Order: sequence, then C-alpha cells, then structure tokens
Amino acid sequence: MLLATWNVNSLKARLPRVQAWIADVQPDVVLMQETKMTDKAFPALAFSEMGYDSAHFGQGQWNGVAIVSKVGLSDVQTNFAAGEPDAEARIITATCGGVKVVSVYVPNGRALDHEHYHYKLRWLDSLLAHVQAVAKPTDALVVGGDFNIAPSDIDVWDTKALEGSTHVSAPEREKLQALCDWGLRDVVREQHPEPKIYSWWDYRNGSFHRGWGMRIDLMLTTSKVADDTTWSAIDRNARKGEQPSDHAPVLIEVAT
DNA sequence: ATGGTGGCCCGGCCA
Repeated sequence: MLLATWNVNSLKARLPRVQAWIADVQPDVVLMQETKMTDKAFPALAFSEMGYDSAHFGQGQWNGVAIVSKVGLSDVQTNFAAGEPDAEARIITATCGGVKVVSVYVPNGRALDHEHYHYKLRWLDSLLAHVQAVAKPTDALVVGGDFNIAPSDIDVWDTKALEGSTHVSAPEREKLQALCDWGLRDVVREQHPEPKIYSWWDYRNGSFHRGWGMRIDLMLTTSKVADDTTWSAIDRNARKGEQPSDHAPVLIEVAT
C-alpha cells in the first residue's frame, strides 16, 4: 500500500500536476493540504475517473484538506473529533484499506510573537486529542500532512538563518514530540538519517535550486504501520517544472 | 533571507 501526503498549494491551480503525478506514481492513498477551495468546487469527478474515491473538507480561499483513495474510503470525519471544532478547514480523517488516515494542515504560526503562533500551539494540542479520540497506539494509523514544523535541525538548510522564527522553535517541536510520545513515529526520518531531505522550498530567491529547504511535510505512523513500512521517499522531482507546488509529495510503502 | 514568487482574487494578505 503506497500512501502519500502533498501540500498542493491550490488544487485548482495544481490539478493538472496532481493528476499527472497520480497517473505516474499510482499511489493508493493521497493526503492533500491547501486545496484552497469549497467542497462544491472540489474536483471529485477528476479523481473518480482515475479510480479514486475522495473526501474533502474545504472552506474556500484558504486551507482545505482532502483524502483520495483507490483502496476504499469510509468513516469520514471532518474537523477535530474531540474538543472545540477548529474555525478553519485543516483536518480530515477517514479509513482507507484498513488504515485510519488523517490529513492535516497545521497552522503556519507566522512569527513567534504573533497570535497565530499561539493558535498553532493550541492546534497541536487539539491534534493530539484528536488522535487519541480516533485511534489507539496499537492501531494502524497514519497522520500525514504539512506540519509546518521541522522536527530537528537536520531538517532545515540553515539553522542560523532560522533562529528565532517559527517551524524550528522548541515549543512547537515539543508538541510534535508529544504526538510521538503517544505512539506516532517519523518513519521517513527513521529510514533516511541523511541530511538535506526537504519537502518544502520557498518560491522566492531561487530557494529550490540553492537547496534552501525544510522537511516540514511528515508521515507520522503508529508502529503497526511503521514496522511494515518497506520504503519511503520525498519526490523532489514534483517540485520541478511548470507550475509546481512549493511542497513535494512524501511517500511511504507499507506491506499488506 | 524577511522577499527577487506565487497562491487567493484584483489590492493586499498569506505562505
């Protein structure tokens, strides 16, 4: 079972690239973020024509998350399953091929002294509560998406350039660690200890070509999935060419 | 390295 996560940065703008990528890679499940569209505008037909079921939680201009699957899609839950619902469309959960999957778009945070950063930290608390509500650590669970957190310094191109900014601060990394303490594992990092594996590069400054990236798109899995993961990768080729997203897809292959 | 891009939708916000 091949599962992917991809922040597409507008599914309207990216649909040709997304369709071409799916046709090429043939993933079983794709978790998407930043679709930036309403549920009504979501191109479910484009996916069903390719053999995929889909579920979308959108709000319009910003955010928006989706799950597409060719191994079944049921038990769809939009928003948090516990506590106060988020005002924004950032999380959707479903069961695909016997695996509980969650597509998440964690708030960016903007700056450490910004209110949005506190929203980010609260959101990560809610994510832990959500995970605890929908699964047990012994279940087969994948929480994938744009976490807007680089788990450690090896996940950024230059730690000095990022001092004092979001994505690398201790409080948000501790929230990520809390998810791992519950039972989630960063399976891509486990399989790839090497540096310079990034999933996002700013559109500005020629960042992609200069290698100025961060690994902020993660596939966190419980051990039931991690122990059966035979292969994983970040498809940086998808960051190249015409009208790319600023994020690359992250993939894991799980033996079934 | 604090914007030289690219989304949103059409002036400025957001990433």
